[in-house]
Amino acid sequence: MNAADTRNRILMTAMELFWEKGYLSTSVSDILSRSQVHSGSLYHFFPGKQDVLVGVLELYRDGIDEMLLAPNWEGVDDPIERIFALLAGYRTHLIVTDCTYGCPIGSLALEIHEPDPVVRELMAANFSNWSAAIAGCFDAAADRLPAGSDAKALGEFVLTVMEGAVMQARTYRDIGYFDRNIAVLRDYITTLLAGAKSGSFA
Amino acid sequence: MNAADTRNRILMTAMELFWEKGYLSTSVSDILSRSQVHSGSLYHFFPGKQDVLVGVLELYRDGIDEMLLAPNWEGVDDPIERIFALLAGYRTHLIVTDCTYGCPIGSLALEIHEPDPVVRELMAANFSNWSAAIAGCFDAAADRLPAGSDAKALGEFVLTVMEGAVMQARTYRDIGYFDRNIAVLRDYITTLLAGAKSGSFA
DNA sequence: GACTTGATTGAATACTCAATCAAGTCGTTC
DNA sequence: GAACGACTTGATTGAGTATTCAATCAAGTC
Repeated sequence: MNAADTRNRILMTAMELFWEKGYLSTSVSDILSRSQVHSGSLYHFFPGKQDVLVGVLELYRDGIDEMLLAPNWEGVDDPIERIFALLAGYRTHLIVTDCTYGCPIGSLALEIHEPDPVVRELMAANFSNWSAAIAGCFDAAADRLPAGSDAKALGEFVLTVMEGAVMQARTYRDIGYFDRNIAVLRDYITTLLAGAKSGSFA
Repeated sequence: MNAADTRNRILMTAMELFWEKGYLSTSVSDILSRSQVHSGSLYHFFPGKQDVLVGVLELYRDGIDEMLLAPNWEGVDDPIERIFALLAGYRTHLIVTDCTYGCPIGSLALEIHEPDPVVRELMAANFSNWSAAIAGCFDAAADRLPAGSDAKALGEFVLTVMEGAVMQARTYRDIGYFDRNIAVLRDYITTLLAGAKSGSFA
């Protein structure tokens, strides 16, 4: 096994573990035993545990298109439906994990109370990429939205609703909380599309 | 100092620390040194660290009216404005903490990945109390909302928006993310009040 | 004034943690 | 084939962790 493989295996394993158990509850030994890598190797590639986290956050940041958007948007052309297709992807994650799933970035954002600036900015960059992708959908549907609609703010709002809906479904272990939240969001977006005299919140 | 005082001081201190540093990052020693209580005393009242958390969650659950709602709703009678008054309270917390504030329940919900059932149900109960309070506002304004509006779902949605908005403001260290999210929420609620043919998402 | 109860003390325990280090292996280059 | 540097091994370190426990204390109660 070459060096790049080792580094990559560490990162993929850490990505899994941080998602399953969170960053704080994942020990370096956890990463070592699951990845079958020895501690010296890990510390050869990464100065410390936090640098592994940085690597994972960079993977998320650089992989949003291929890992997240492309799979969920395949065969979905309408920009508004793309928004709900992405949300449906999160719903699927919740279902297959018995409502144990949590958004990895959101979990980290609330788990780490005093983040290193590098870590915090990477979490923010991940949020920005996500909401920018949604804002792109709203931009693509700008002609169907009220004039002056703020696509950026709407993208951030959809991110907010996803995070909150996932948080509640996970806490209650009940997908109903996710579904109701998304239904309310759809109601709102429907009123926007219906051309209600709205969208002037910017 | 009597026993009730000691127990209470432990809980108040733990509440502070869990909010500042999170549950996992708060050590029992942290609680002991700040509360000036000795370890034996703590373990006399609480079987273990998790039971301190349970006590704190019970304090939140039982104190929502006096600690959260009453202060924010003083002098605010309109039920819809009460919703935004409560959200404004969270905005104030963000401002005075330089956007470091996090909702204590939301943070715990995402921080603890495999919660004990007792803990998870207490977090859920806290969410339920919060969104039920908001649902009560929507109920009180039912005559101004579209017929068939689902007050419970709307209450959960407002909780979602609060949690997501706080999460983003905290991650970006920028109150603008909170304000934009709340502005979108207000836009939505405004369209509901304007009697748009909506609210039929239930 | 003997006895009980509950609260308190703080040292000791058993354990986990991130991180280190010296000794090795391997491939590449001259 | 020698020399070099990148990588690997895994035992070890030492600080920090939650928790336990025997002993002490204060305040009742009969």
